[in-house]
Amino acid sequence: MSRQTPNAASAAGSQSAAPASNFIRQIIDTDNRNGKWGGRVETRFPPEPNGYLHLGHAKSICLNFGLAQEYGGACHLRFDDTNPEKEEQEYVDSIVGAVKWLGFDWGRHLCYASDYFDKLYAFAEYFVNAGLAYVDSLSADEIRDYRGTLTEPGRNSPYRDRPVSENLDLFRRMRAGEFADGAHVLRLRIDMTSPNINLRDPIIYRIRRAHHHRTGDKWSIYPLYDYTHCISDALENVTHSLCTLEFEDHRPLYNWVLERLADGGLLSRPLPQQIEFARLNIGYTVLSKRKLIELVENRHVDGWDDPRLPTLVGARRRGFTPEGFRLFAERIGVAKAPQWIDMGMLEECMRDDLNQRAERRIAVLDPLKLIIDNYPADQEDECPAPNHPQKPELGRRMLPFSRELWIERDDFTEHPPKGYFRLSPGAEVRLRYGWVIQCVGVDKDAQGNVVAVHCTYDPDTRSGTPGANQRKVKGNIHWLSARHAQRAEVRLYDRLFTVPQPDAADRDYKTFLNPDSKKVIDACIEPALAQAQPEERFQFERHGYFVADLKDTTAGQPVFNRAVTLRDSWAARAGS
RNA sequence: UGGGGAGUCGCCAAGUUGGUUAAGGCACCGGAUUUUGAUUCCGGCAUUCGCAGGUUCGAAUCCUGCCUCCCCAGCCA
Repeated sequence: MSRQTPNAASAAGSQSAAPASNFIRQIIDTDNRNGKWGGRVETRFPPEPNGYLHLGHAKSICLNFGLAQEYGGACHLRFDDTNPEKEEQEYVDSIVGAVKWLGFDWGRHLCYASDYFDKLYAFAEYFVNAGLAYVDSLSADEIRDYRGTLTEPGRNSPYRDRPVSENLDLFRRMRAGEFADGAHVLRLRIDMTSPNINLRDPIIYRIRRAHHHRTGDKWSIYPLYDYTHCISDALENVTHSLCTLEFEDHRPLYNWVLERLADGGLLSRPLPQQIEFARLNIGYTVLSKRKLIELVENRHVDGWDDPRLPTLVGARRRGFTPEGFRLFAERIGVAKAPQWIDMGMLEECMRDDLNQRAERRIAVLDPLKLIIDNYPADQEDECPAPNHPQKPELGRRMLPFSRELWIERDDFTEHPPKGYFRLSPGAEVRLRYGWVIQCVGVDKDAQGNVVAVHCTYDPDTRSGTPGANQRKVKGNIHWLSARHAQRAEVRLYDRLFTVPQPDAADRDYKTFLNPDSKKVIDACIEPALAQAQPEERFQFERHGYFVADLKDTTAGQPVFNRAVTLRDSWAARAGS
């Protein structure tokens, strides 16, 4: 009835405004206004447990669960497990984990299509008895041939008019396992001349003497999607059944099955309504199952949870957040027009969320030695650094300071380009949370490479002391005391592909793999980072957001993955 | 000349019982604040709604014709 503010917006801390209007919300609002379901809203997310969930599923999950939440209803997690040869418990577990991770709760509605096998079978006998279904004994090839084409009508199967008793007998023997796979199928008797091919006597049961991950060897026949899905929705009292656009042509069949069952008194009205929306396409990646499998099996990535993959397990290891995903889903909206979203949109959502929650830390990824000539070698200091610039309540920690420091190699250059305000010979810069320094010289090796930078510091410019900020210095660079810094493996991830649409037709997407999508470096980290816990997320100042790897982080020895860089208007301008 | 869908700013997307200047987000461009070239803030950013006609005092919204793109011929989902 009345809508609640979706918590996607508030979770990410942005202004929680009223949800944007979209055609699905309008349908629900209309139904509610007409009292169709008495204000009840029940949706379902129905994956087949035959693979890992990805970004596209995240949209559907957020849509289904989000809408249910918003309208005070429920969303079922239902496994569409009607094709035993492709499905495995491993995938069920992974999907359960992914939906949970995204922050959604199906309550008591953890369902399986296989839970309805008995009922589905009973309904099928009803269809047979009502003369609405028959056993066809044509071969697969023959059935295809009889089906006709897109432009030509199909022809009736010679078995179409078998007497009910024979159909029933055959169907029961199919169930009993008397026939080999493919010997017979059960088909609905609708219309072989329908312009909609889905209505040309669709097959609803096939013989498949296969082991099912839940029902074991109980069944030798399995129902097909079109027959199973609508009935599952009805049995679960789903009100709005959301699916992607390619099922639009199936809607007449969805309705046909449910209407007949309702006419027969086996189902009550109102019947669930199928509503189709455009699937998500995202730039710089691929989402097709076939291609993802190929990437994993050919070792282009390090497994299904490789942080570069668009899988949800991958995104999680990458350091992406559930809140970021929910914000993303709300931002991209839902409609029926094809949706091509730039990866930058997802990344921006993650920054949005992470910026507010991730504590700041210092890491020097590409270290260059900096020596403060006028700072005594045996002296040390501590510089307080806030954990979050806008949230003093998150406290602060101390950064040890000494004569020799590590700074970022690209924070120094001998020949500064126009507009550069970091360190260069003679230039002044502030050491973040510390003092203003001036570059007085460099050490070079035999090849002429700079191996150390010499500076002097001004003791009167200490950060946080009165008058310290009077010295206007544009540059502000991060650093780590060489003596105190620790080392850690850091993985810098970037987009997997170099072009927005790697799988555009007539091209081999693999030729667009980004060779620099993963860089492993040995970085310097501040002492406070050494105890990072798996999945703990930080902003490495001036670099980006990083997460302690879920798998490879051990006590005292974290491994970090870069989720996303900070926006960098300097690099953007410099074109680097 | 099979059926089903879709076309509003670079990317999404509101707008649909026709009614002043076509929401908002992302991106982008300014400018302010800033010890992250980050964040935040403020401002700019479609005389135009796939195209062409028509109806009307008035159309993205109605009518006609056309163009483009997507989906469907698994005993997959």
